[in-house]
Amino acid sequence: MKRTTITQVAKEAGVTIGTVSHVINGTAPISAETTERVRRAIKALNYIPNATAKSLRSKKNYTIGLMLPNLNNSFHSKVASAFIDKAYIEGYSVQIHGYEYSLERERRELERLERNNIGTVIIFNGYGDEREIKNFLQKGIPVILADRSSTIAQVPHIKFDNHKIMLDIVSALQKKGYQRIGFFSEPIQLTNLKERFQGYQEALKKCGLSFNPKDVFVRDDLCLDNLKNGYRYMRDILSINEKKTLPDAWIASSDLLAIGMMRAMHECGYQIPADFGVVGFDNTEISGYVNPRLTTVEQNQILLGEKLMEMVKQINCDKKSVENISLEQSLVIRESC
Amino acid sequence: MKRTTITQVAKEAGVTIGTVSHVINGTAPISAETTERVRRAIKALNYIPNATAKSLRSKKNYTIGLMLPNLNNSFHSKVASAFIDKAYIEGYSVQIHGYEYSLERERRELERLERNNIGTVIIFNGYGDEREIKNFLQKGIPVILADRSSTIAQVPHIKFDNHKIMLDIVSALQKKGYQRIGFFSEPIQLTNLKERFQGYQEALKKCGLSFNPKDVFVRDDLCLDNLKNGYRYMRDILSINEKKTLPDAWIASSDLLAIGMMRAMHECGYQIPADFGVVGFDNTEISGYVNPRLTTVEQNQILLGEKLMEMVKQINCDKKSVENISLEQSLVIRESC
DNA sequence: TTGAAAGCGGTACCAG
DNA sequence: CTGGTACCGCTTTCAA
Repeated sequence: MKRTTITQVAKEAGVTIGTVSHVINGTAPISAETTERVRRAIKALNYIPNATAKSLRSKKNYTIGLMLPNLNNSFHSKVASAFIDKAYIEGYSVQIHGYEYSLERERRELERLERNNIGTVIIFNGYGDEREIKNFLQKGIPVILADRSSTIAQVPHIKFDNHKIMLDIVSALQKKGYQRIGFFSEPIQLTNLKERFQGYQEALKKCGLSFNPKDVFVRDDLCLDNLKNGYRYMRDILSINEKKTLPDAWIASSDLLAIGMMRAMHECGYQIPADFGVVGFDNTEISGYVNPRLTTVEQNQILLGEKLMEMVKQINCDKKSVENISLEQSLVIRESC
Repeated sequence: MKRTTITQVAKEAGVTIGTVSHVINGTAPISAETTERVRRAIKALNYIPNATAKSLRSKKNYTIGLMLPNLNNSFHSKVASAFIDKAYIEGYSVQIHGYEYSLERERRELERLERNNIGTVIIFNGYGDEREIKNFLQKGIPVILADRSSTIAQVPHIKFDNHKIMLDIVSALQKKGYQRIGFFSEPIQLTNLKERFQGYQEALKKCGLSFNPKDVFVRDDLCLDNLKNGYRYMRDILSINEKKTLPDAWIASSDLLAIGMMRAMHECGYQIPADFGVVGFDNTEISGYVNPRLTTVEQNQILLGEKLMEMVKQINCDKKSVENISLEQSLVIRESC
């Protein structure tokens, strides 16, 4: 009924538990003969070591806590998928916690991670959690920030280069003849969006376009249900405003938002890219399969997942010299602008 | 540097560790005064109990292992997201393991779950793992099967009703005037697909249509990268065959497959729904935003996630009377047929 | 090369 | 009500 324990194996093999432990972990030279007997006992009893006990005693821990908003958009789910895949190869397990864009909930979940005795913590986006992060560091639990830059020393981050890409987008749009470029985005709280917003303003300036606060379209609900809320917001915008008072090109903060927008435009009788140009973000797979095919920013989610795993491995060895990583993004030009 | 332990709290409060444990868990009546002192000590030292140690001793365990192919399609990621959300509320944590549609890897991951001392195991799809499942049961670890029916007694499952829905689809298609209905699917190995395939054949019969093996389009690569591979396969099909030799309506085994197919048809100059009717599966959010909007089967992923959590709670109490659950699916008719 | 024993951080039982 | 203590399953000295 119960799991077999190291004690049972030891009894079966006629040795002490210490010896069993040594043959399993190779932590002491054990005679071939004894090793063989222990191996046989392990097989016979179908013994699988209890990682809980092991981690309690050894203080080592191969589970990673992954904090992210949720798995509802393909950006996060792709990264998570790639990360889990790598983690498997490296022998780590990953616990996923979703904070649903709520600061309070993020804090609670972080506490649960600590409770669960997690070995390494990865936080995607998030904000206002400096105290919790410092708490982890104090207790010797390494933290990595993802898709976000960090203000805390000792906490490495990995993110995309948001300045350069905004310039690429704006100048590409300008080259195509668009004159006014709108910024359509979920609330600009997370550092990656802040950077994009900054980059957007800088890019306008560099391209000789003027920044107009009226071209910034942000609504709170845009971070949840991207598709639906992007659609609704754009319908609202189009029903209230005349076309000529609006930007003629739009940079959306995600592909789903962009796709929702495009449907609203389509339903209101506008043509894309003739009436409005649209640029998405993420290059989710679907973006190449909608009509018109969406121009978007390629963010290599798989690469992000992989690099993240590399950082975890590094930070679990050195504990020190882990470099921040900035990943390139590139514009994938298709039909929507 | 280190985490504070119950011993430190006890010392700070001037009591023994047993007493601290009791005030935390309410396992014995402790005077208001002492309780207060302990509480203060906990606060002062920022003490968070170590769930690892707790679980080792108490044999209780609030982490759930979720085995699924991966998080790359929105069906699994939505369910996972909803499930994680519920788990949070109920105080559970969830470890996610992806087996990437590989039997060997599934087995390895299941072993890792056992090693990690998981409390409850949920397996999505999967096959050929009876031995491993029985092993869990033997060790007293409850297993729940999701999106799959089970042949093992004591192992409850939750899945969608695949027979009724296939009849709904086929008769709806027939009513619209389609004559030959194709079945476009990833390999028919998983029980949910088996049931759909069976349901498809039964439905044809009931509707007076004949089943033709040539109308079944299955390719191994279709379970990965649905969008791309659905697209490619359909391009291949259309380039090799004349339209009149093909079905005039298609039931795809997922929305992404359907969307990929539609793009291929579009590029080959065919109109949907005039030349071909297409029905998807999953009602992923995106399916209502593509052109033409996809007719599909609504599978309530959030409901599935929630019900799954309910099953976990039940199975952790009774250990016995957990009922199988069969969820309704419904056809969402939009523009693609 | 192996055995013996001390914990890791908790829980749970028994005394008092 | 509270203290004392054995013990969960394993790792890790220390001796022999």
